Order: sequence, then C-alpha cells, then structure tokens
Amino acid sequence: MNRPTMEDVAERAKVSRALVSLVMNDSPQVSDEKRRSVVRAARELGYRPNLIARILAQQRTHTIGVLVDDLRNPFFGEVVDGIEAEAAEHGFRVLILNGHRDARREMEAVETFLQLRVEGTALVGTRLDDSDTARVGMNAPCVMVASNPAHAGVDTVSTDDRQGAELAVEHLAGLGHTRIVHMDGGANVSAAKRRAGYESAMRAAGLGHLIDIRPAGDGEADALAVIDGLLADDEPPTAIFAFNDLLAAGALNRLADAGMAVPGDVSLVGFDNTFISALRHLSLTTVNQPKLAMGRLAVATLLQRLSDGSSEPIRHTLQPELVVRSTTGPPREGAILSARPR
Amino acid sequence: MNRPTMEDVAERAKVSRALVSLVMNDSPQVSDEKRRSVVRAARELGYRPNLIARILAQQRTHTIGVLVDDLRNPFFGEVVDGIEAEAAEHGFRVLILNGHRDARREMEAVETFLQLRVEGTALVGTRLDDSDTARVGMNAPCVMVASNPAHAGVDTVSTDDRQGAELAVEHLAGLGHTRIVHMDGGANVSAAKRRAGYESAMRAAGLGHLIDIRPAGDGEADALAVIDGLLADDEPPTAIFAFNDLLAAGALNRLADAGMAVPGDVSLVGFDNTFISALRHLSLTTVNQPKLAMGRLAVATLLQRLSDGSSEPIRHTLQPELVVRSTTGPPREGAILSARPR
DNA sequence: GCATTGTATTGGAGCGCTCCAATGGTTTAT
DNA sequence: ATAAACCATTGGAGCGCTCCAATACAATGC
Repeated sequence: MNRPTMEDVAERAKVSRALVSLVMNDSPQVSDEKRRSVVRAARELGYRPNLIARILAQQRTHTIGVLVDDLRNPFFGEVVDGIEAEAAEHGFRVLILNGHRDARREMEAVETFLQLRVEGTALVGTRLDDSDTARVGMNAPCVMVASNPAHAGVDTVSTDDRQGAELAVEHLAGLGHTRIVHMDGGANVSAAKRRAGYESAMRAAGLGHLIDIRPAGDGEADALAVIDGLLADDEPPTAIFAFNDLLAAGALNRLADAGMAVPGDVSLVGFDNTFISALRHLSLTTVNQPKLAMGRLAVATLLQRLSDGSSEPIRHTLQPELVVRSTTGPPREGAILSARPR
Repeated sequence: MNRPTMEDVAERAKVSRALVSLVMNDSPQVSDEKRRSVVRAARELGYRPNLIARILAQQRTHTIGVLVDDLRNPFFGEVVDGIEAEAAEHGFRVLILNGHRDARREMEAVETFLQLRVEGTALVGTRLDDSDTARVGMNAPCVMVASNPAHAGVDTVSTDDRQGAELAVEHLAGLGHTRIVHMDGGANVSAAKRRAGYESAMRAAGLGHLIDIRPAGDGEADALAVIDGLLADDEPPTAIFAFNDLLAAGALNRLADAGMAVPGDVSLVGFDNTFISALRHLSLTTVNQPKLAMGRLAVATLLQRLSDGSSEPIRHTLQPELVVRSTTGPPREGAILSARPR
C-alpha cells in the first residue's frame, strides 16, 4: 500500500534524494550514468512522483480551475475544449468543476479552487454576481467567459450578446415579422444583454410597442410552459427569439406538439450555434458564438494577468454571427391580423 | 501576494498553530472563547486553508478522478451528474479530466490522477485496453463505467450492451425488417458488445446470412461516409442500428440529404437515450442506459473497494430498455426486393 | 490536602518534495 | 605547481498543514 517515495528511489539507486529530484525534472546537469540508474530504480519500484508534495514545495500548482455552469449543455463542452487546448500549450493543467446551474454550488466550487491554490479561474457561463466574482478575483486571477461583460473589476471574454440578439431580431424583422417575442434566459448571466439587444433592435425596427419578453430559462424544459402561454394568446407571435439553442429546441418540440409549422406558422431563432442546431432535422437558425476561440482567449487572458501586474480589467468581445438555417422564413400571409392558426 | 498561513492566524489570535488546526476542523474540544477569536482572526486576515498542505499532511485526498471520453457527448454529462451526486454525499471531491477520444491523452490523464493521489478513478467510456487499466487498477481502485465488462481484473458498471443491441434488432426484425445493418462504434469500448448483440439477434431471427457491419465510429461525423456507402449499394438496407445517438443523428442528417424518408424508406435506431434522441424533430428510437444510476453505482463501487480488501472484481450490469419513438416502422411494401428508391 | 480524572492547549515531528548553498572532484589558465 | 573555474552531487531547510504525545490547568473524589 505504501507508495514508494523519492527517498526509496534514492536509496535503491545509491544516490541522494536531491539527485533523484533533478532526474525527475529533466535537469541537464546530471551524468548519464546516474540518470540511468535513477530511472531504472524508479521503474523497478513503480515510483510515481507525488504531485501534491511537489506543488507544496515549489509553491506553484500550474493549474487553472474551470467552473462550468452545466455540463449537459454542449455549448460548454466546446468552450472547455478551447480552454484545454490553450492551457496544455502553456504547460497548465485544467481542473473542471460543475456548477449545476446553482449559484451556491458554484461558490463552493470556487472555494475549492482557491483552497487548491489554482493559479487562475475561468468561470464559464456561471451565474455569480459582482460581489462573488470580486471575492474570487481578489484571491486569484479570474476570467469570466460567456457572461455579462458589465461585471466590475473582472476580466471577461464574451461574445457581443447584445449585437447577437440584434442580428437575430433584424433578421426576423427583415423577413417581415412584427410580433417577435423573446424567450428570456432568466438567471443566466447572458440573459440581460440578449434581452437588451432584443429591445434595442425592436425599437430600431419601429417595433418598440410590440416588445414582448417572456421569462423562460436556459434549459430545454423551460420552453414548454412559455410556448403554451404564447399559443393561448389572442394574437400569437409569428416569430420567437430564444435565449439559446437548448431553449429553442424545447420550443420546437412544443410547437410541433401543438401542430404549428416552423417556419410556416412561426419562425424561431436560437443562440450559441451548438451542434444541436446543426442537426438537419432541427436545422435551427441561430447566432454563432466562437466557442473554441473564447476558450483559448480565456486562458490567454489568465496567463497575461498572471505575468503582468494588475491594471485595467481586460475585456475581449468577440463577434457573433447569424447562421441562417431552416427555422426562419417570412410570416404567413395575413398572419399579422389573423387569430391563432391551429 | 503572500497568502496568510495557519501560523499567521495563530499569531494574531494569540494561540498555537495546533489550536487553529483544531478550529478549522471543527473539533469539539475547543473552548468557545478561543474558537471565536481564531475564527475572527482568520476572517480578518482572509485566511483560507491550503488544501494541498492539508492533503499532504493527512495523506488523504478525499478525491476521486473521473476520466471522460468526450465532454461534448451529452451521455457523459449525465453519468457525471450521477457520479458527483453520490460522491458529494460521501464527502468526496470529484476531479474531471477529458480524454478527447484519444487513448494517449487518456493515459496522460490517468497518470495525472495517480500523481495527484486520487483515492479512486472512474473511467467513463474510455478506450483504454486491458493492460492500461490493469496498470491503473494496481495503483488505486478503478471502476470502468459504460465499457466492455470483459475487462480483466477491474470493477465495472455497465449497461448490458449486448442485450441492448438485441432489443434494437429484435424490434426491427419484429417490424418485418430483414436487411438490418449495424453501424459499428469503432474504437469505442462498448462497440464490441453491441456488435455481438447485433449478430446474435440477427441469427436468432434467422437473419444470420444478412449480417452486415459497417465500421463507423461514435461521433456524428462518422456517419456520413457510411450512409453514402449504404445508399450506393445495390440493395440498401431497410433498417440501420447505429452505435449511439450521435451517430444516429449524423445518419439522420445524411439520409435527409439523400432524400430518404425515415422511417418510410429506412428505419433507424440509436443507443444511449440522450436528450438528443428525445428532441421531437429527431424523435429517435433508441436504447436507454440508466445514466444517472450508472454514475452513482460507479462511486458506490469505488467506495466499497476502498473499504473492504481486494477480492473478486465487482461487475454491475444494468438493464437497457428500448425506447420506441418515430424513426422506426415497418419496411416499405416490396422494399425487400426493390432496388434503391431515391 | 493529595491523588485522580478530565479537558483545553501546545510543541514538535513528519508528510514528499524542491531548491539553495555547500561540497568534493576534475579541468583549465597562469 | 597553484589558483581559478567549472561540473556533478549532496545535505538540509522549508512549503503549510495534521496528529500524537506531552503539558497545564481545573474539577472531582476521598
């Protein structure tokens, strides 16, 4: 049971513990002869360096913590891919913790990161507020990814959510839609920005009086009740802009249940451009976020912050892009005046 | 920059370092007075215990490592949810590492786990072979989740893949299909079992001579070429049993491209019952794996192994369940003799 | 009053490693 | 030949914590 230590290896190779350490760290100033005998002794004993002890001794963890809001949303998987790629290139380990879409559990995860002395944290799509993130940021560099860039002193990497929402609404308005409803992301950090973009684009299109925001959420299931509500309206919308792809997928389900044709009866736009939206059978018009680039940029920001002293918060804002697929089209003739179809 | 240590707290509270340690560990035998002053000193200094040092001192990490094959596949997200829930209930931390569907990177991740001295590892859907897992298992309890239970000395938690495949094929054969093709999972650990189930069910249905296995993979993209190949056949199959939902989704895409109706021209069955298959617009007939239960059981197995001495490998085999949705139906009249439709 | 039990507190060793300063041995310059 | 310079190697202190044995002190019993 007792794993061999450096001491054991040193003894077996008849050298000092320090020499073993040098070999383990590929120091160039070790004679070939000794190196070989140390390597052999280590192999024979099945020695494996104890990272915990090493970290404690050198006072560096070479680790960044990644807190993810929801592992089931494929959006995060792709951002994390970018984070891991960039981190690996710079010799950093990545620790992933799951926030389960719950602010309390997210704070616990952050606390774990800090106690483990990660050198930086990336909060991906988390729902922490300013005071939380300020506390985190005081203790280790912290970058927020895919979240509201209005955050106080924290570095952020995000897509221009507002502009993304505007692209979506402009697209719908351009097709001739007027009754465009927004299914809101609720507690999700990006919700406010996308809502604002929706509102501004509606006004810009002269549709300010038709602004209609329905609280929903960011999971598939959150769409159901909202769609039911919309269909019960006297004048149901001809277009829906959903907070994200998952929510849009839920909406699509429910609309199909109700016998509504998409985009015949109602057009639908999502957000994120996850692989779900690309599935041919959904073929969801959506707004792309450059997920991989966001992940990489997050790590790059962290590393920059690690090297230079503190200064102004760094904010990277990436450009969203409208991806038109098959869930959007012109409104049905006369839909503007008609009662609900069905 | 220099974070306060226990020593600093002790000094400020005018007590010994050992007393601070007792307070931090909620020892009952500390006077209220001292406890309060320690707590206050800690708060004033912004003290945060150093988990690394604590782990080194107590020689226990209370951590289990979870290696996931592919963070983008929603299947894993759900298994991990189960793992985290069960681990949390027993005071264990969970460390997630991503294998990126690559055996080499998976071994690196495992090495990291071992160097960090995790108390157990759960390998979820990884593609390591027997010699790899044996090496892992020698150093820390190791449980394989969602993988081939033929593995040598390792504990396993898996769905009965073979039976799951049989359910799928029986369903298709029961509908009247004969030319049922299997899109194989390639290097994925579960591939062999599902293939075997396919073969045995085909034989049982008297269709042994029609067994047709096409190497594909476990990602959406792996389906494309295979479908193209099938459609180019003289007699394309009337039904396809895909290795998993992702692959089936890819197949669905390509079939739609080619103008094939599902299930009119060809029926399709997936595996895993991820939320993707439930999307109304795919509405994929699939085989359910009890993902949450698998995650919990994995941790339970690990904990059991941690407490009792070594004995026979533990194998938990859970029951799959056929979930019939809309991608399966009887073969088109005469399809058995017809050339390809299109 | 003194031994006895009990409770609160402390000093110190040790976890497995790194890293620095010091060592001894060899080579080169003078 | 001797000093200087260089190289591989080593001893030891220290990272921040836990935990045990030892202590100090108060309370209890007789």
